[in-house]
Amino acid sequence: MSPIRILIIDDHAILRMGLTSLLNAEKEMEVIGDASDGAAGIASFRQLKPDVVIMDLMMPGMDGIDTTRQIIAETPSAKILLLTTFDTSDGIANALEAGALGAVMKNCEFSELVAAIQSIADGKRYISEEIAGILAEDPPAQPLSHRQLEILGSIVRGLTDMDIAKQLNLRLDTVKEYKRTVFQKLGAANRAEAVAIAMRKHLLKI
Amino acid sequence: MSPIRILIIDDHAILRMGLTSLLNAEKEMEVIGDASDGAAGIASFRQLKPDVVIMDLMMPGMDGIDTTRQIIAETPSAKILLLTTFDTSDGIANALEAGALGAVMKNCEFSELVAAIQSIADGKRYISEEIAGILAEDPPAQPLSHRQLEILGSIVRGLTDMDIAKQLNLRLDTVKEYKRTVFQKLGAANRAEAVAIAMRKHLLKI
DNA sequence: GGCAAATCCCCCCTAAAGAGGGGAGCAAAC
DNA sequence: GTTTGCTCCCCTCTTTAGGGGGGATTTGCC
Repeated sequence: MSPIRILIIDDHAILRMGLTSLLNAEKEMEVIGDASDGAAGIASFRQLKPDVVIMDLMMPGMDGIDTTRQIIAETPSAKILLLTTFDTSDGIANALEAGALGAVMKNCEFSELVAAIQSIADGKRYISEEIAGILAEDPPAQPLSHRQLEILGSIVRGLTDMDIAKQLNLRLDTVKEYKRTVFQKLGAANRAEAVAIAMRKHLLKI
Repeated sequence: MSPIRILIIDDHAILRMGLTSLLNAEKEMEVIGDASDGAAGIASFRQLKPDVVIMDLMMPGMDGIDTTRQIIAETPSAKILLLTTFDTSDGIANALEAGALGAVMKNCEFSELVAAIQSIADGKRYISEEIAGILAEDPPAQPLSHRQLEILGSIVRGLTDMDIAKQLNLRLDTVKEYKRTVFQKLGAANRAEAVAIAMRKHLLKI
């Protein structure tokens, strides 16, 4: 039986090399390539056609969600396994919606990662218990529109409503209206809590 | 020449195993042990007396700063190398003050990690360029007192000044007074920005 | 001893925030 | 073809926030 051919997309060189070393020691697996960002990962995928992609969520440039979306758009049968440190559901839920087949935490045991890769390679979903717990306990926030994210970003930077209105060429009341919607969607009582939620869930690309 | 004996303290099993595999392939290095948290790391250090400790900063339970402090208190000659994802100076600066000999980012090249380990083993400091840049560009925030951190934590949780006063059994004006000091120390214009800074710099253990 | 810093309290003030109501156009979805 | 969501605007209202001043004690440090 030929080994599972694996592509690793992660911005940490040490993790890529370490994983390559560990996985190549498993005789039914073979790391055939790695990339340090989403764009390079997509190029590698096109060229190598791996059986399984191990994908980090948070990367500079194109993140794991957009990279997953792009790869699935080109190759709907692609088998993508998320490997993430996120402890909130938003990023994970979005990547699974984008078409990832499975997800495990970066702090899992190596044996679980191997099991996840094998499961994914067989075309079966694999969601680790820890991630299932996160998805269950921490329901993802309602999606924010572009304008709402813009308002939220301005709040995080410490701007007042008036500052935001001037910066975005809006009436003060309009800003207040957006703010109300944002607070309601995030379940925040005020801007301080909204900032905490936005940063904890990594809702803003900074 | 006997190899450099290394202890790895990091909560990610995959990184520990991967690093072990990579470093053991270097003939002048040998990973003699690893631990998944600070307490276990200190126990391993006492038993193994490694030449170099590779230490993660952010770990559940005892973090890298406290673990460094403890090891240095027992063994001032201990050689500790920080391996961190932090992009703000506070954690790194505190750990270096606590006695760590060097620091590199987790997204560095493996060759740089090897060079850092060799440098540290020789008793020479090693601060990567990226970390030197962070320390230079992003001066660490003025330290906050226990009470000030308590107030900041309440603000992050979305409490109003009145809520905080009731919760901590203080007068409203007292809370406002603390808040002013906290804002001034953080360089925040208002509570929203204070929350953003606190979370970006990981000032609160949550 | 002085000096800084942390802890706590009181007064004043204005600006900002937050919550409530209302409306309108316009697109995509169903 | 109605509904839903996004965009944008207007009004009123109370509460909160933020900045300024003043004071008090204690602790520890030089």
